[in-house]
Amino acid sequence: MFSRMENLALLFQSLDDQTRLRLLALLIEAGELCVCDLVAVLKLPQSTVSRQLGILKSAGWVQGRRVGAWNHYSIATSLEPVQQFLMPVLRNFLLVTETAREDLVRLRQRRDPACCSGGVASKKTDTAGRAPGEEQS
Amino acid sequence: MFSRMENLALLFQSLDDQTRLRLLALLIEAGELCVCDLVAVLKLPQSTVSRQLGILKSAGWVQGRRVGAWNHYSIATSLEPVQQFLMPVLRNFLLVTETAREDLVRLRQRRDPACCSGGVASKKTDTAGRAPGEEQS
DNA sequence: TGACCGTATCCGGTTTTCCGGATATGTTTT
DNA sequence: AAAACATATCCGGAAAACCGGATACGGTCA
Repeated sequence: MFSRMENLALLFQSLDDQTRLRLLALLIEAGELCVCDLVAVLKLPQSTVSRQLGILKSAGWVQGRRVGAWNHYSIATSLEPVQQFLMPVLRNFLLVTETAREDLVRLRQRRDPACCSGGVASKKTDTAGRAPGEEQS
Repeated sequence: MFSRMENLALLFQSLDDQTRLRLLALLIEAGELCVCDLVAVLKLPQSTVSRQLGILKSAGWVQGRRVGAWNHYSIATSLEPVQQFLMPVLRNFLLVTETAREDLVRLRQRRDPACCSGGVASKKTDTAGRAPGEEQS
């Protein structure tokens, strides 16, 4: 898939937008999030977030999981080799960014009164799903 | 320099163009080349090549060395940490590309009747300066 | 010094990207 | 079934990127 130079250029192009990088940072750190969460955290129009998620998806970075009306996005389980090489770079240099930090804070603040299922999994009840999880900085 | 997410986006943007990737591949493999060589190998207008080299330079990927009228470009000796992480990715996935291979072939064919100094160094005479040099892959 | 050469920059026009409101589709809830 | 919600896509218009000829600025050579 990424054996042609043209496709490599497209791969990098999928990372050249700040909104897309913010989305990737959130998904890398938080695991799985639905669109409504991302819209709230990024404070951007829903159409914008959805469109950028679509770009990330068609580039193979993320995958969507339909849960009723909601769509939960996460980092794709099977990344192409190039992307596997790239992922540590993103981890190391994206997550330390001030913007990413602020987004993460806003996500944690929002977790409980969440729109969809309040957290990672399918627990419907508001049993305070926010497990602090692993944010090893 | 690349501690802000905005700058990371710009860094990836500097890699989202096929011409720039071709230039990087050539410089990674060949070490140092002058603009006239690159123009001949890429078979693109001189203004295009020069402009893209300027973009790569301002992104910190390459550096120019003035030798008389010629300008010899090479991979920057001191890359930023992100770029050092990225360089192996470029090596592994860029150089195996068909386009890069073809460019390399065209470069080698051209080496002797070169426009500037026929090769890497500053030897002015046509003493067949083309020392294969170090392309440790 | 004057005629070339190598390179960078300028300029205009074309193509691509991006944005966000509006709309369409499907889901849940009442 | 109707209302409310979640999401994706559509649709102009604005902003940015790209291209390549033309030009400007040296440097070289006769």
